[in-house]
Amino acid sequence: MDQDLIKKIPHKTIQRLSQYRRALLLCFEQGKTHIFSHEIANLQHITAVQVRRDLMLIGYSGNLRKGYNIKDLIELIGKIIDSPNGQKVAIFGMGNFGRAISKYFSGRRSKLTIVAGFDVSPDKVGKEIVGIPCYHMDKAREIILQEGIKIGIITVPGDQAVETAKAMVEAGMKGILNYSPTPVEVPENVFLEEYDMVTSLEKVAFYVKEH
Amino acid sequence: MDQDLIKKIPHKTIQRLSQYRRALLLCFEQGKTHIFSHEIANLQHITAVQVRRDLMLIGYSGNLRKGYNIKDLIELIGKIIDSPNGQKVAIFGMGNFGRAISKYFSGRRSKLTIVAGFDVSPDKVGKEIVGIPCYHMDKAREIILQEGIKIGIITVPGDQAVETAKAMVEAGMKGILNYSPTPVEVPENVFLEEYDMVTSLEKVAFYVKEH
DNA sequence: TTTGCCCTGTTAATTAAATAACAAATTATG
DNA sequence: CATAATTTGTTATTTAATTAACAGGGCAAA
Repeated sequence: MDQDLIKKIPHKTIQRLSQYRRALLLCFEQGKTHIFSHEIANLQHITAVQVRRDLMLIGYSGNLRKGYNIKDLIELIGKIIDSPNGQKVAIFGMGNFGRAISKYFSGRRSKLTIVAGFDVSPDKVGKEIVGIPCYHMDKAREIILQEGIKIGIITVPGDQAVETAKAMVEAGMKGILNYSPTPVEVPENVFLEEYDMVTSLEKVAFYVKEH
Repeated sequence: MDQDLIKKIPHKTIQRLSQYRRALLLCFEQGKTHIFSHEIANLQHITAVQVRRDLMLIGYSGNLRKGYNIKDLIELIGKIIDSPNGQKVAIFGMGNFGRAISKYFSGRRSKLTIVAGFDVSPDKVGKEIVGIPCYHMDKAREIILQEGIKIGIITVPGDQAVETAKAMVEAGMKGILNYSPTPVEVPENVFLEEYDMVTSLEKVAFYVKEH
């Protein structure tokens, strides 16, 4: 598929494609071969129109009577969002949060592999946590360069987030997912996604209050 | 402040108000009394215009020369997003993820208090985890009604999310934050927010791949 | 006093995203 | 064969959110 077209796919569509794929994988495992847009929609909180629009953007055509070929669609989504040889990921902060993420990914066949964890606590450094080797934060630069890790997840406490992000950028990382409550700065060429659980919970609380 | 006006505040603004407040609390602790919109903006990934627009929506007026009064602004944001008597929150699934959230909230003076955790694992039920009593999932309905809990966070594995959400709704919960990878269904009068770490990571990976 | 600067507050314009609308295609059915 | 029922693919419309533009106020310095 044309690279220029891929770049024009909206952020939200990219994220939905990832969701579609997971739902499709489940269907595929159940032996289903084809699926309609409204079936995909029903598996998520999405409308059938939205699904068809997203699939139009990636240039996939379904069968008018049978719907979409699940196997083909999974493959196409993979071609768009995955890297051919996979990508390595590192986690910064192996507390409960870091371990939760590691655990979630371990054993999952995926193009994304968590290959290293970093922490400062002596009872974690040097050990394997959920099958992932845990190194001291001081070793981060070395390991990142050595392994060619380009993606990192920040799960350190808020007061360490800024320095952690700085170190990550300096070691050449190109994508950062920041789960700490503190916003971090990155250069323009580094993709940053921040998610703060507290503000999200406060939002929920607000709308509960308002009925 | 007028209730009708509050309801018209965009979702994104609500979330930003929560962010502003946290940043403002830090400034306040440092002894600062006033702050300019561009200063607030610099603490987050937000523009000064956005800040002023958000504050306009909540009807707060700053001083032309000194900027915004930090104390007053913190109070006003509190009036909008907090409930006067606070709100209780329960966590469903006390694995690493559930514990991470509990730990994060414990000790934080806030109008949101996590008062109960639910799990099925015998080595968690009956114990206190980070100061939060952990009950068996079967007790959920009872505890929720007894304590009047209206907000719940789902951190159970994906295959249990749907039934968990169902139980939460049946027990009268009005707000659900679903961190499991499986979308759940709720009635219209229940506010639902879903966040999936895997799709977010895949999005980051996608944009890293595309430089 | 007057000029210039740097704020706020608000309206206008732009962009991004979701929704609606509908033509075209295909199969089943009478 | 014609009609009805579905479903896809695409364009048009609407809505939501962000960004730009700018009027107006107040202080400082000349």
